[in-house]
Amino acid sequence: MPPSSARSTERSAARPTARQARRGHGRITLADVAASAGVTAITVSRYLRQPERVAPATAAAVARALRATGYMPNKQAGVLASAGSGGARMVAALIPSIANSIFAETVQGLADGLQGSGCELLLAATGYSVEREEEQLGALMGWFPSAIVVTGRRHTAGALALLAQARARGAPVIEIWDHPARPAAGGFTQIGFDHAEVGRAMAAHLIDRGHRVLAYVDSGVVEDFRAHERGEGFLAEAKRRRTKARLVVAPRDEAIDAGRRALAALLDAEGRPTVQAAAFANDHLACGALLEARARGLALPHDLALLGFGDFALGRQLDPALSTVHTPRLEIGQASARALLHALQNGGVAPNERLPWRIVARASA
Amino acid sequence: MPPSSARSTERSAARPTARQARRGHGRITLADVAASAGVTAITVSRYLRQPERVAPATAAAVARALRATGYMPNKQAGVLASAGSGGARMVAALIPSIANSIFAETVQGLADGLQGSGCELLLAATGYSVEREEEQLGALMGWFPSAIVVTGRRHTAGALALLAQARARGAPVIEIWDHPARPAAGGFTQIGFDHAEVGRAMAAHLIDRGHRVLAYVDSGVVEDFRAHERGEGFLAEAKRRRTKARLVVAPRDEAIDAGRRALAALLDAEGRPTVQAAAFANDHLACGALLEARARGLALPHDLALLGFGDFALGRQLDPALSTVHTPRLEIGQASARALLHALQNGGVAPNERLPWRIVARASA
DNA sequence: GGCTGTCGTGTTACCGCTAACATTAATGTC
DNA sequence: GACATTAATGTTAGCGGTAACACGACAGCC
Repeated sequence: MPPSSARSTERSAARPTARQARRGHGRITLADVAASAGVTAITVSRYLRQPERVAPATAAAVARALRATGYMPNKQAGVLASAGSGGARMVAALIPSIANSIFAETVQGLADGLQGSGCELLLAATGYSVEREEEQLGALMGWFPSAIVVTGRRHTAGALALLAQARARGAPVIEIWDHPARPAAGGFTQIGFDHAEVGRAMAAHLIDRGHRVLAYVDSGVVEDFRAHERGEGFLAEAKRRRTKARLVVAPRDEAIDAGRRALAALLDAEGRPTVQAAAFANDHLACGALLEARARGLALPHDLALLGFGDFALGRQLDPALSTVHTPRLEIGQASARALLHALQNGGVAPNERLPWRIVARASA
Repeated sequence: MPPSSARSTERSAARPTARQARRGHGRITLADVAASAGVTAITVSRYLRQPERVAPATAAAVARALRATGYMPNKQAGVLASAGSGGARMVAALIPSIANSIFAETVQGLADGLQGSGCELLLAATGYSVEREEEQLGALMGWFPSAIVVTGRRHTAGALALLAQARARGAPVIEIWDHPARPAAGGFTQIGFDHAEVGRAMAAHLIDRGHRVLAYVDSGVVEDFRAHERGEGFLAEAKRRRTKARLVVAPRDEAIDAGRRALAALLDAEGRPTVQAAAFANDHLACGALLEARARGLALPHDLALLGFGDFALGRQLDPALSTVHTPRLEIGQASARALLHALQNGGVAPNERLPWRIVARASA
C-alpha cells in the first residue's frame, strides 16, 4: 500500500514556513523510497542503475521499499541530471506521413526494434515539406533526444544545422529510405537504398520485355524527392539504352484517381497512345492506371505494360496483378533501431546500410 | 555567430577547482542568453513565456541575445521545474499497431491536430496485447506526459491504475475507437463509436436485403475486442430478428488469405454452403472472401453477400466493389487532439464524443 | 511629504535525479 | 600494528529551468 504523501523525514520535519515553497507535486520520489528503506536517495538510485554496487541486505530493503511505494522514476529528471547517459532515452523520428502505409510500416519496425530497449519513440510528421521538417525538428530537439531518425537526405540548411548539433552532442542521426551511390553532404548514417538505381532497374525491366516507348509517371507531391530520383534514373537508363521515354507528373489528387487520370492523359494525348509501358512513382498511382487500362479493355502487358513501386496489398489482388518494386519498408525501421541502439551503446557512428529491394514481376509488366 | 561555450559570467569567473564539477553539457542555456542580454535568467524566461511582462527595451535586448546565441529551451528542465504547467508538453499515445492503416490514420489525425500546439507525440504500439499495453504505459508514464491516449476501454488492472494516477495528476486520459452505450468503468473520456451498434447494423443491413442465413467472421486476433463486440452485436440483432446466424473465427494468417480460407470453410462445411451472407471483422478479411467467391464464380450479392468493416482502399477497387462500414479513423485522431488540448487549457475532463460511421453499400451486399 | 500601488527585475529555493568526491568500515599486506 | 586497498554508503553540488517572493523605482493620491 503506497503511502499517499509520505515525503522524506527530513522534509516533513521542516515546519511549514510562511513561504509555502513548492513541495513537490505529490509524486513518489526517490527520497520517499529511500526513507522507507532507511537509506539515502543515491543508494536507491544505485540499486536501480547498478545493483551490483549495493550490498545484498541493502538491496533487499530497497527492493521492498520500491514495491511498497510503487515508485516510478521520473525520466525527465534523469535525463536532465545525466544528459542522457542514464537509462532513459528518447528517439525522435520524423517521417513525411504517418498515414502512408509505407512509412507506417517503417515506424512499426522502428517501434518494434526499440521495444524493451528503454527507448521511447517521439514521432512527428512533416507532410512532405522540408520547412515543416525543420520546424518539427526544432520542437523535438527541445527534448534533447538520444537519437534522431529523419526521412531522406534533403533538408533545409536550418534542419541540417540542428542535426549536426545533435550529432555533436553524441546523438546518432539516421537518414532512412535513402542511400544514394555517393554519400550525402551531411554525412549522417543512411539506411535505405538508391532510388536512382531502382529507377534504372524499372526502365531496364520494361525495355528488356520489349517495350520501346516508355513513360515515368512521377508523384505530384513536390517534395517526394525519392520518387523524382527514381524518375531521373528511369530516364537515364532509357537514354543509355536509346529508348524513348518521357516523364509526366500525376495530378495531386487522391492517388488512385490521379493514376487513372495520368494514364488517360498519356493514352489520349495527340489523339493516339503515347506509351507502350509506364512506370509509376508508387503503387497507388499504378493501380489507378491499371483500373483505367482495364476499363478501356486493354490487354496487359501486351497493349500496355504497367509497373508500380511499393508492393502494396491492393496491387497484388487486382486482376491482372500489378508488377511492382518490393521495398524493405519494415526492415528499414528495424535496421534503424538496431543501428541506433548499437551506436548508443558503443558510441561511434552507425554504419550505412543498403537494404535490398526487388522487382516483383506479376501480370502487368 | 553563437559563442561556442560562453557560460554566464558568474560561472566563468569561478576558477576551476580541483573538484571539477559538472559544468553543463556545453549547451546554450538561459543563463548564457541572459548574460549576453545583460539581464538574469528569469527575465529571459519571462520574455519567452509572458513577453508582456518585460519592458520593451529589455525585450529587445533579450530578443537580440536569443538570436545571437541560437538558444533552444530544454523542455526536460521546463517540465521538471513546472510540472507540465509550462509550455512544453508531451502526449503519449498507445495503439495496437502502427502498421494497421486504421490506426496509422488515427495517429496522423492526432499528429495533425497537435501540430503547432507545442505538444509532442510519444508513440508506442501494443501489438493487440493488454499486457504489452501495461508495460508500455509504465515506460511512457516515466516521462510524465501531459495527456494520454489509449485504444479501447479494456485494460489490465495495472494499466487502469496507471491511467487513474495520470488523471489524478491532471493529465487528460482519452480512450479512442470505443464508445459503448454504457460508459466504461474507468470513467475516462471516450472518443469513438459503439461497436455493438455497428455489429447490429451490419446484421440488419444483410437481413433487410433478404438474406436469411448469416455468419460473422471474427478476427483471429484474440485481443481485438472491438471486432468481437461487433460480432456480439451482429448475433444479437440476428437473434432479435429471428434470423439464423453463426460466428466463426478467421485463422490468424495474413488477413487476406485468412478471409479466403474462412469463406472457403463456410462454403464447404457440411458438403454445402452454410451461409447466404457474411460480415467480416475487417475489410482485409472481406476482400479475401470476395476474391475467393469470385474465384468460385459466385454472383455477388445474389449467391452470396459480403460485408466488410473499415472501408479500406482495396475494397473500393475490387470488382464487385466491397460493401463495408466506413469509420471515422482520421476524425478520431483529430477529435482526440482537440479534446485533449481543450482539457489541458481549461482544466476539467474532456467530454465523450461519439463519431459517426456509416454503412457503404456497394456491390457486394 | 508620506503612503500605497504598480511595474520591472532580481533572489532564493526548489523540481527529481545523478556525477563526483568524501567518508566510514572492513579487509589485506608486510 | 601501521598503512594501503576495497566496498558500501553518504554529502554536496550541480543539470536547466521556473514559482514564489523580495525589492527598488517611480507614479498617483491625499
